[in-house]
Amino acid sequence: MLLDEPPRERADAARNRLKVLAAAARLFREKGVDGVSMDAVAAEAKVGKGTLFRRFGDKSGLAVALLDERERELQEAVLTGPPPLGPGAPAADRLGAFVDAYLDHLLDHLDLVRMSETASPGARYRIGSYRFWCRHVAILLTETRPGCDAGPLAHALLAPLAAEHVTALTGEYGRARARQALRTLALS
Amino acid sequence: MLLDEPPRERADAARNRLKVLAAAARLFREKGVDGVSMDAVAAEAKVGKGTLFRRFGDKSGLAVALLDERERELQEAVLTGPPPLGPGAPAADRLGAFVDAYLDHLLDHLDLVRMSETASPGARYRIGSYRFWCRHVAILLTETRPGCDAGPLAHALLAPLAAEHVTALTGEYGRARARQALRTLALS
DNA sequence: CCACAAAGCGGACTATAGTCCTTTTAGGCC
DNA sequence: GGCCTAAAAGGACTATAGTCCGCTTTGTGG
Repeated sequence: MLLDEPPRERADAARNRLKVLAAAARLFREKGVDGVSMDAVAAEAKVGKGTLFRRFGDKSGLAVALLDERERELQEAVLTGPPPLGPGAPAADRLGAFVDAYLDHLLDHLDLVRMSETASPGARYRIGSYRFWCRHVAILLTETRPGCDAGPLAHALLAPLAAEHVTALTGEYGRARARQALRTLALS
Repeated sequence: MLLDEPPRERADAARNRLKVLAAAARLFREKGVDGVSMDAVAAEAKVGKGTLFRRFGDKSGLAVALLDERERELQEAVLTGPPPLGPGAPAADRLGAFVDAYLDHLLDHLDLVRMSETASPGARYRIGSYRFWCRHVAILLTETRPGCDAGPLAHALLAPLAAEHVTALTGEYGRARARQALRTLALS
């Protein structure tokens, strides 16, 4: 049997996708993620609202699309990059490195990630990359805590890395203490 | 110097507060928390929208008011109730008992708590009871993990107890495994 | 009992996410 | 090139949270 090819993206669709991503990036940079409405993005991209929502589903989908490239880099570093983040180091070291690297990424794009996680209820747990991190952490946990129930424990360990929680935590204690607490929790 | 008394609540205000709470409780029971709009609550209570928002601030404030009594009970059990939840037991036992008791409470009112935590961004971290749990957990942590930075660590331990996270966790793994994972994290 | 200031009330108004349906357009086929 | 179908576009429409401000009620002091 043949794999049926995914139907090619139509030319107008591709054009508009790029227009929207460029417009969104520009507006978010200028006015901050929270100060930009979907209407504003559509207007800036010179595209109808329907088009915007058809393509990205909702606000969180737009954020995910904007974060996509950066997130891929991090995923590749984890899968095939140098230790301790990539394979080759002891699991505990990899876990610590993951927390550090994820926090770096998160703190660089805090508002955007928060939008991707909170735009709709439960959004965080449906994002593809969350699933990826979950599996990664679960695999490491089977080594650092043999016999534990790695699936739910991985979820629980990722919970304090949610954008909204990290925002609150760093706001109250600063980045250094927040980072240390998150590492401690993962490694204890 | 005298403590200046807080000005007494006016009769009409008290009447309306009770009408709103009763109406909200009724509607939430009948249609589910997510199926009820603030307009509907105002209409059911026969009160203007302005009154509703003036009194409760926002949707999360209404949820907090409805949860208030139940939450007080739990707080009292922690402060003055019998061990292991209350004082007298070793800190580790109290921490485990707290996780169990909080989960019982949470699972009984999952939708309402989720509304109280997610109606506005950062709502969870502003609720009075969250502050209370945070302090409680921090105090226990200074005993179970001497020398740790208890403040941020307590926050991080509470993160996986957020209603939205527990909803996702129990949905994927069921209550027993979710509970076990949360206990494990707190006690390790 | 009355006047009056302050607290409270209510609903029209705004802002914004997300839906629906009609019209337009791309691009394969003759 | 002209036709035809399915995808895509667009923008009016809905639902809902939250704001604002002129009107009403309370309760207090004369």
